Formats: sequence, structure tokens, C-alpha cells
Amino acid sequence: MEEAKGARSARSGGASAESHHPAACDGALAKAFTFLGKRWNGVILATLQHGPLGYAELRRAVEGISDSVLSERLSELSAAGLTLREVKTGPPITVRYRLTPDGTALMPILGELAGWASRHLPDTPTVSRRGSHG
Amino acid sequence: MEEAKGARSARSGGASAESHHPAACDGALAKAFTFLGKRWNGVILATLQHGPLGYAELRRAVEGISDSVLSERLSELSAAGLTLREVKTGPPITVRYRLTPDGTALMPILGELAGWASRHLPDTPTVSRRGSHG
DNA sequence: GCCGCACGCTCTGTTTTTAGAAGCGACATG
DNA sequence: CATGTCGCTTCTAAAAACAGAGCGTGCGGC
Repeated sequence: MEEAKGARSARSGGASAESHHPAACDGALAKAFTFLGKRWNGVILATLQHGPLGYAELRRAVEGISDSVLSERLSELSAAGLTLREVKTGPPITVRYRLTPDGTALMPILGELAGWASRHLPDTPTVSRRGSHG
Repeated sequence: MEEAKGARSARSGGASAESHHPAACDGALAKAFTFLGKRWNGVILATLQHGPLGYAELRRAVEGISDSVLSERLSELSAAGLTLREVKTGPPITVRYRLTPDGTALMPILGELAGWASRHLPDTPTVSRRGSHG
């Protein structure tokens, strides 16, 4: 990610946080947040940990997410290899999304994150902005 | 967070992901992503783990972040009790931001997250959108 | 056959968030 | 005095997310 420094791309901007600054954060962590820092990705991944779900099931489970964003997110997560889109030819034809092993490997960490939030985050939503995952 | 279900607020939308749907994700996790899912929060917190920094130092270390967003983020993180804004009356007057114990408690998890990203995320940024942390 | 429903998305316009740059007052230095 | 840094604030433009309507397909009931 150090070479991303010159690019100053708004996209990979966070990824270049490592850069050359002594206080900058780890490049790998920045990369992690490339996904987890986008709204809904964490919740979508966590929602899939109990087993594959169809698009409509996901839409209902991830309350608050819009169709277009869900579609976009699933596309990105699949492209990144964290989820897998499975089509069964039926009848009836079914489409489901499941976690890949890479995606599944994240679950224990998300569990710890939940524990941290329970213990360390204020109960009242003091955050003013849209958390990417509500 | 279950009561947030009726609100359907875009803000707390993710937080209500738990709702009543059997596949929904943990409310605590959704709450965690209220912060971590906003662009730059994870990187800012991680950048502070090595010690307090001033605004300008943070600005340089978190490469790619804009002034207005950094200011806003620091305000939110402080309001949430994850960071602390310390003013020394000087001379010279100095303002620094440090992690609180709550914020510090997140660091081991961020460390694991970095490890996961190193092992499980593709090297090429396949994410199309702004990762909240690059 | 028609109709209604669910599914798995796509599309478009609107709102919100982030980016980017300029700006301000205070302070320190030459 | 001029210049620079600091710690922000303010404003505008661009990008992301929201919100709702829509489409084609498949299926079951009548």
C-alpha cells in the first residue's frame, strides 16, 4: 500500500494510510477496512454466518438496506472472494449467497467485535452519521 | 437495538439489522459497525494506538483524509468515548487526541483484523467503492 | 389461459456523506 | 513586518447511499 501514497486516490486513500508516516496504521488493517468500512458489508457477512441465504432473505434480514446497495455489495463481496453466489437450476431455480472460507475466517473476529461493542460502546447511539452497519 | 426496527432510520438502519429476522446479525455487532463502518474511523483509532497525536499529525498520518471529515470523526469518536481530546494550556497551546481505555480495548481486535486481511483478502483492490479505510 | 405472488435483480432521481480547497484567529519565528 | 504551523471551520463539488419503481422469470391457484 505504500505505493498508493502518490496516487492519493480517494478510494484507496485509506489503504495508503500506512504510507511513510511513522504513526500511520497497518496497511493490512487499512485493507480490511476497504470492505468493512463500507456500509452494510459487516452486517451482510455476519448475517451469512449461519448459512446461505437468497437475495430476498438477505434483504429482509439486513433491515434497512436498499435493493441497489445490497446488490452492489453482494457483487463486491463475491468479487473479493468473501462470498459465493450459488445457482441451483431447480426447479425451482434458486440463487443463494454463502460465505467462502475466507469470509468464514472473519467470523470469530466479528464475534470479538460484538463483545467489545457490548462492553465499550455507549448504549445511546451517539454517532451522528450513518454507521456503515447500523 | 430491536426497538430501532420501527424507526427505519437510515442512520440506525444497520443497527436494527438484528430486528426479528432469524438470520439477522447481532445487535452489538451492528452497533460496532456504527463506528467502524464509517470511513476513516478504524484507521484513525489504529493510528492513535501508539500514543496521542495532534490534529495536524493525524491529518498527515491518515493519508487521504480531508480536514472536514477528520474534524467530524474526531468529534464523534470523542463523543462516543473512544478518544479523548486533551488541551495543554502551554505555551505553546497544544491539542492532542488519545485513545480512551474503551478505544484501546479495540486494538487487539484490530490486530486480528489486520492478520485476517493479510491472509484472506485479495492483494488487488477489487473493491469498487471507497473503503472507509483504504 | 389469466392473475397474483415471490424472486433476483436493475434503473433513476434524491439525499447524505465525503472530498477538496479556501479560509480564519492564535501563536511562534526570523 | 512576513511567513509558517496549528486547530479547526466553511463552502462547493463529487461520490456514495437511499428510496422507490420497475422488469423478466417462474410458480401456483383459479
